[in-house]
Amino acid sequence: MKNRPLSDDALALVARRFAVLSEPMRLRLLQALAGGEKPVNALVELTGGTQANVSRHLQTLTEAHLLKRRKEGLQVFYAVADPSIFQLCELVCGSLEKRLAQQAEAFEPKSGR
Amino acid sequence: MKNRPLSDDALALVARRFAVLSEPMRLRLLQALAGGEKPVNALVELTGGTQANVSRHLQTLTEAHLLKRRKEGLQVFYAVADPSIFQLCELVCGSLEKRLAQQAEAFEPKSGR
DNA sequence: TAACTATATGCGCATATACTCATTCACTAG
DNA sequence: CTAGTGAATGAGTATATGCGCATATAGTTA
Repeated sequence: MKNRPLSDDALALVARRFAVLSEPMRLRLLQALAGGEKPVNALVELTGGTQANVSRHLQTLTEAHLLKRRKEGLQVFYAVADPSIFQLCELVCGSLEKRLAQQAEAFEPKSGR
Repeated sequence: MKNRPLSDDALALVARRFAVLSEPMRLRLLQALAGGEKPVNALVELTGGTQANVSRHLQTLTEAHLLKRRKEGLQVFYAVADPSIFQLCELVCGSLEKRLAQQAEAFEPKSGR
């Protein structure tokens, strides 16, 4: 009863989610937030990006509902709002590892013919 | 033993995979191929795209190792090479549905306070 | 009030990429 | 060989977006 062809609108939403996850810096930020809520300055340090750039990417992630924002005095704390992104990354990593392992096999005469 | 911070290279690969999935037309093609191998002309019809554009997107998907190509006479058949993409899409769809349902809730006075 | 700090944002540049049109390539049939 | 068909590709254009720089905003402290 599932997996019927998605509507154009739905397709656009899915595509947008993937687009948000398609920048290394944003993945780095998500990774940095895997351990829990952190303020912007900590994220700037952890990722090595500029403050302006980090701030923009955090905005993108927040607008996509992947992060949530909490202000506390001067600082702004960000945290992962949608844990499913970690499952996504794991799936992709698994798929990539599998492929790379297969490609590596082609160069190792181990049990090859 | 998993989920250590990914290297920059790994991060770039993951980001690239997401980028490949971030175009509605490519998602449409994957959806069209969910039922099995199809020739290019069928995909052009199913997606409503131009032949040139469909061909380019098929190339992108193939280079990303998500599709495989098989030539037979004049026609070229494409098929999904990495089924994990469907799990990815399901995860994203689930996450989006959940969010949209929550947002809809805010407008329905059903069991709200 | 002014000074200081943490974030956010406006602007411009550079690059990436999706799209169309025309052409070319690969293959088959006559 | 030539003609015809399905698919790929080169060129050009338009749009999107990542980045850095400078500045603006919000909040704190004096």
